[in-house]
Amino acid sequence: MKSLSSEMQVFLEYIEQKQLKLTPHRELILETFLKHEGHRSVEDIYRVVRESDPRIGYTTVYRTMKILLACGLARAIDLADGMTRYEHLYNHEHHDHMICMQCGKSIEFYNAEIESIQDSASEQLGFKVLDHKLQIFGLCNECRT
Amino acid sequence: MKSLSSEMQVFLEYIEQKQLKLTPHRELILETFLKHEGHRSVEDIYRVVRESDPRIGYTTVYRTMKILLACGLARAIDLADGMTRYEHLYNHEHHDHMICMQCGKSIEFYNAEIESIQDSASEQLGFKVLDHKLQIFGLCNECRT
DNA sequence: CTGTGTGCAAATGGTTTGCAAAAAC
DNA sequence: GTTTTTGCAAACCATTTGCACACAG
Repeated sequence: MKSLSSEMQVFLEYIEQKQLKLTPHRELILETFLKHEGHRSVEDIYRVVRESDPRIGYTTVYRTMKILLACGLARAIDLADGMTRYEHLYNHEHHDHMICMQCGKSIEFYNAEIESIQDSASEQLGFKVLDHKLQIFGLCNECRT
Repeated sequence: MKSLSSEMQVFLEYIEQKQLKLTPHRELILETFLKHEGHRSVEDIYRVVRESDPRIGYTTVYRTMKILLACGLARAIDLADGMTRYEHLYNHEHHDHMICMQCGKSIEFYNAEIESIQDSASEQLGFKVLDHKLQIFGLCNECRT
């Protein structure tokens, strides 16, 4: 028997809690999203999903991505290119982004020290940290010359 | 004689370099922007500017804010409320934002340690840091119960 | 004059919504 | 049969752009 991925379990739980249904469309969008790493726009996802089922509409992708955000499977990121992009969140290490201002490439990185200092600095100000986004803008290895 | 603010000097320099002109409209928008602290949307600025000169159009505010961004007098921030907001950059301490997910309030903070670790961590990855944005999402003192 | 700046209205483009038909249960 | 989901088209809304006019050198 085939075992469900833990992401799918999270999804099913959320869907039940919210009294939503697991439809083939939602399932396909989730699978497609999980299958690809990186920073993907709604249009990216829409294009790939369409290869499996051309009857799926743009709107459904938008609506499903909202569900994935709400249940913690996706994270919205803004790479300053005019549209919201999504990346996996659940079961993935938290990380931040360095964005090259010349070529537009974005590099993921993680630094435990930064994370812990953020938490303690916020606590000192009475702020309870739930999430954060750090974007570092500059020039990547190839572009800095 | 009245001395120019250093911000105005930066503006004049940039304007000359780009062969633009110092028009009354641009000057008024800059003054208005400088006069108010905080995170202000184009509409905020437009409303205030209109009190001094109702003939100024929305478009001009947009176009002038672009100039202010380009010459380093303003910084664009995204407080996730659907529109771009601007705050002073020149002659102001760099800072980051904590955004309360309940009441929407944003708190500015600065932590030197975070700054320096960001730089060194990025350097290690061959990335030249030019700017960064850090947003911490959570609950502020009042909202955390 | 010549060229830049400006206001208005219209266009743009990512995202959301209204609604009737389709699918799920 | 009742309720949720979906696709399409239209609406939205912040921002940008086209264009004719205003204004400065």
